[in-house]
Amino acid sequence: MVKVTLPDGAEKSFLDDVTVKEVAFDVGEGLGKSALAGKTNGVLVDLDFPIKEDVSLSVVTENSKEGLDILRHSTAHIMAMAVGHLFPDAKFGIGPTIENGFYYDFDLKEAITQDDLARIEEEMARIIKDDIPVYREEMGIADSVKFMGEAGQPYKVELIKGLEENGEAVSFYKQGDFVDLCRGPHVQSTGRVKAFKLLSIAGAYWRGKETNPMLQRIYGTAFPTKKELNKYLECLKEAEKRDHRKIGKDLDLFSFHEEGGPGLAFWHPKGAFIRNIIETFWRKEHYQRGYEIVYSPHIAKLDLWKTSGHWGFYRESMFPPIEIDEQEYLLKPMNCPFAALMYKTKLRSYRDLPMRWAELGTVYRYERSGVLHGLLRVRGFTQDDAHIYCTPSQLQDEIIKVIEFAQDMLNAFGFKEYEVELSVRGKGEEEKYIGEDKVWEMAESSLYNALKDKNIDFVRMEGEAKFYGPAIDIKVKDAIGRAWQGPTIQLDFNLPERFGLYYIENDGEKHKVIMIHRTVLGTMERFIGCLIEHYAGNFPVWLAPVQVKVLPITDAHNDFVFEIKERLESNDVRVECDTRNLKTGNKIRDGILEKIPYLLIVGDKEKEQGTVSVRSLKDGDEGSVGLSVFIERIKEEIEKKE
RNA sequence: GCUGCUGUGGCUCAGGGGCAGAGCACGUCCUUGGUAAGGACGAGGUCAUGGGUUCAAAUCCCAUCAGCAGCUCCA
Repeated sequence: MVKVTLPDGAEKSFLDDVTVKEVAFDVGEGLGKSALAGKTNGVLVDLDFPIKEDVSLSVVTENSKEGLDILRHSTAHIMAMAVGHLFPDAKFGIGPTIENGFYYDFDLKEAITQDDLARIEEEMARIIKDDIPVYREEMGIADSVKFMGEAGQPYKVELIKGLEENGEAVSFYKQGDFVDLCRGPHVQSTGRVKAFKLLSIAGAYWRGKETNPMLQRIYGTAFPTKKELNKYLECLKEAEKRDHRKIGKDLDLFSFHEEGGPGLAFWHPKGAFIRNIIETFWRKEHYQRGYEIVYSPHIAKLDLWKTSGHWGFYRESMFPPIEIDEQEYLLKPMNCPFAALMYKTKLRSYRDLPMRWAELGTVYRYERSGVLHGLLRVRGFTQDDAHIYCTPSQLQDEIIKVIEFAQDMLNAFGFKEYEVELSVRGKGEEEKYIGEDKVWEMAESSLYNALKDKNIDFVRMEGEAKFYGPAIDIKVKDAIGRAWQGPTIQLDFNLPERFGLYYIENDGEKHKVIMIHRTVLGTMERFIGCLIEHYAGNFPVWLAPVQVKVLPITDAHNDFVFEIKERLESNDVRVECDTRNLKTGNKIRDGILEKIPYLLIVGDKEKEQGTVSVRSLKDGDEGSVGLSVFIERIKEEIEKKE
């Protein structure tokens, strides 16, 4: 007999070799039917896993994250099987689950097309309809290598060889004529998959290495029911509508030009207006928090970049030199060397520190062509940069202040979700980094303590530190869940060294200054790109380039409309009028499509009573109110940044 | 940079070796209207660029440029 402990603490006894599935059915018919796998003592196992000793068991159903992953992983196998049928020479790579689905990589002679996806889906549907049983098998490493070698699967052979040190046997899952190396668990038969969809095709390097061959990757997803699948596909469509590139065009915010060059953004008046509001807010916040604002040039002599180390370490990301008067100049990819030069113009005392110099600095980087993406990855951008010079004893406090600042900024723009990473040195590769061990340890623990102090969840990224210092990075997500680095706090041991940046301590001695690079938004381009997707273009009133549009019912009300416009403008409200010769419904529709927060409709009634009929983007028709009442309301909203 | 796909009026897109299309937007006129599209007429395109095949190329082929998806990269 074996004793099985269930998640609710209940204990049940069964005959030896009882399977997970049998236990699940014993607990309840419903659980048995929705079961996909089990978890014995925390390890995922198949439904037909025989229980041989006392265990704690939880039944994994398709409604849990783990269950969904199993379902998707099995769907990936079905897809691979289908691809194998349609392309008999296919060599299989890997096929894992990912956040919202799965993929599988194939090495094929011919390129897969969109039409092929439909064919593959059909074949998958057939495999599912045939309800082919799925079996697990274990095999020794040597036999596995031989088996996959004979099957003409070099990638699998490579994978198995990589597993060698972990044990003597590897597991395979077999369904009909398809066998795949896999840890499992899997569904018991292919018919268990009820709703799937293949989404896209892309290239992907084998094992993610640029020097490896490029395989063809097919992305897909699966859900327990058709309804959930459709809901997900609907969400994808909705997310597409939030795409900042589309909204930027629709709302006339910015553009890119073939004639201008890839990755170079042109800000139209309305986009520039939003940017200007953000920059004004940014300046005010900086002055309030003890920063001073500086400006520096866009280009500088090549020698400066040799001194800073950029020419050595960063050259391939820089635009090539420009020759002027037999001197070579470079467009700046970063602002820091300029901050260093300015620091050096005076002898600094510990009494001067901390010094916080902020700069909206426009930089240019030669990003590889394939990585450009709307405003989110560009070649010319403006960092909301700052360089803080401080003493070691001030470091901790300064980091905490920057974290608070970044959080306040993200909050001001309604970003509630973001990921925080602490990038530190990799173990055993200390020589890759500049600076003494002692200093690194102090710096890493300062960043760590600051995050702890602010009670922030973060992921520790070993080996992700820059060569010149550790960092805290904050990542914001776009409409379809891709994470983009925004605010960053980087400690720098390199520039103070290279430029000889020091201060006089109270002992009268020179000490090396600590330099912090930081941004609290990231860059104007990326931040506003994310902001557009975050609000789906429906900007809160304080950010909306046009806050109010006044619509006359007929042109007999135009005078009243202009009067209202003046009243609003004298109260610093940004307002436009729509006196076009169109019906009211038509003008309202256009106003909504322009995502204007407030439309004020005025006709005879309003003119007589001195009121406006308010239609908000958020709540629709709100009825008439006195003009001064409306003005107070919108002023308050702007003030509160709602 | 790599793999695949795409490029037709301001926008969204159809067409696919034989005279360049639609809707929206734009202009003029009619219409003076009450909370998401009133009507008529009109103007607007060397079909991304360069080369090739062909009697004939927007259409087929090659290259280049730009964009999209993903990979890689991201001081």
